Amino acid sequence: MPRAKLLPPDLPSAHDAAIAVLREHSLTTLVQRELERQIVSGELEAGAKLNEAEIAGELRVSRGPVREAFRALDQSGLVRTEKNRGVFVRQVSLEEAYEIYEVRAALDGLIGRLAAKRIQPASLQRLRDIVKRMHVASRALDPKAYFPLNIEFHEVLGEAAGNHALLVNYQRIVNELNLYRREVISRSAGSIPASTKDHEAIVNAVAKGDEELAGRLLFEHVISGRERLHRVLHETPPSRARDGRKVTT
Amino acid sequence: MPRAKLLPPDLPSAHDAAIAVLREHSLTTLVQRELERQIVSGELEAGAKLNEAEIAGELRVSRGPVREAFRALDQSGLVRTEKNRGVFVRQVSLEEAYEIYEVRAALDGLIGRLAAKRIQPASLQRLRDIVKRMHVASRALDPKAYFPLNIEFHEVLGEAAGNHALLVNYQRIVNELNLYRREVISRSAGSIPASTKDHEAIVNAVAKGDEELAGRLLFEHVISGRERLHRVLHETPPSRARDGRKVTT
DNA sequence: AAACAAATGATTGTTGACAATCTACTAAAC
DNA sequence: GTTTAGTAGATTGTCAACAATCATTTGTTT
Repeated sequence: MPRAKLLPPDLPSAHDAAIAVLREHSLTTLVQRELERQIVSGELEAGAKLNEAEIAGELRVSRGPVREAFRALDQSGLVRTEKNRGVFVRQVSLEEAYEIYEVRAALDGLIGRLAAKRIQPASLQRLRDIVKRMHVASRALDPKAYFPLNIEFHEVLGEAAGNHALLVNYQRIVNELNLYRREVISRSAGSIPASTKDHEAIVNAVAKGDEELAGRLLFEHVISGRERLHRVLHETPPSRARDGRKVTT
Repeated sequence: MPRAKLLPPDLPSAHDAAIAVLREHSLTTLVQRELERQIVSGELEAGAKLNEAEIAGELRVSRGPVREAFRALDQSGLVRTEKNRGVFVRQVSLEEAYEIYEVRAALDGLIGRLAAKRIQPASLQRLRDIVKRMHVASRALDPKAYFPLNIEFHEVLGEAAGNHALLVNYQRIVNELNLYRREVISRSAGSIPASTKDHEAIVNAVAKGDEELAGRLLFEHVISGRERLHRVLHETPPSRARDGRKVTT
């Protein structure tokens, strides 16, 4: 049956959809999400300069919303801003990554305790499935397959903790860490089996409802991840120097 | 001796200073700081609407920098944005405060462990001084004097942990919590003595370098603070309903 | 040829104007 | 008297132009 044809002529549905999206989201938010996606996915690599006019052109918006999105991304740690020079995808130094790992360990410890207390059967099943797929990727020593599973595992666990404020802070931290880990992930194949064992033990502790154990295992899991990172980097030091974080604006 | 009088005529030094500030900081940053100050200090109370044009007028800037500052404040959790309706000083509900307290407990636990490991004599002395002043305010049951000391105590401890990433996340969390605590702080006089004892025990654990103990004491200190808050609120429930956090932009 | 200086081009910072949306008020209908 | 439609005003969302700053290149001097 034909669509009702009222006062305005029938426009392409793609256009209708775009209008609908704009009713709920500002251009700033859409730009912010898109840039966030590009940064997290690695499309924009660490240190890359973000040109306002260029991005505005590509996304077909003016510079206003782009600048607003920049401020939000800066605050969330994904870019850094240098006055009169521009914004750049943040580069996380080894020292910073080391610090951030500690914060993540604390948050993950809390996630473990809360998840052990509150997790639902459905989430537990998802975790078991993920671990099963991890074993496959582990036997193949395939980092490309393992990495997304790792992300998903901690994502599910974070949601199972049932604390929205915790989840928001956790994801911000993980995003920052991923800025760093991307470049060493390919060299970390050797640590996959150990990591898989960790995940299995964590799921068991959570399933038992052992808050203390789950919290401790997750804390140590993150810390040993940090140590692995540290070791890998000192076997083959990073190719280029990384700048500091000082921002003048 | 007279100042050098070169090409431009001698302008008021206040103006010169303003120029100097602008060389290093963008208007957006200055607006952001000023609004942050007003929100944290309580000059702008929770739920208050922030009118773009009004603020721009008061601070003598155009709406652009104000809007950019809004995006940063939104990301840091101090305001919430509703598309086409405006931005409001964030109201933290009881449920949210409860969640945030858990996150803070985890971060404070880490702060305790790290501070016990790394604290310098100077910082330790500052902590002892603060606790001494706390005892005075405690005997007088004077929340107005105690509150800033409490803030300062945890600030010094946070810095002593020697982890910049941790400190940044911690301060964001504490800022959010203060949005909530302000309205119950006046009713919490009764819990001051217990809180002071906590602080004293924490300083001793840090001084001994007992990481595990310091971490646990700080974790429990925050959790019992949460419980006190909870109890106070249920003796005399909050005066008005608080809205949710859902944001549509 | 190397180093400094000036000028040109590109990019960011800021502003004011216009368009879209919401809010509050008025008036008409039931 | 309450509700609903309509309208006027205020506020936010977006854009394009202007000003200030930075980067690069060109030209000059030693």
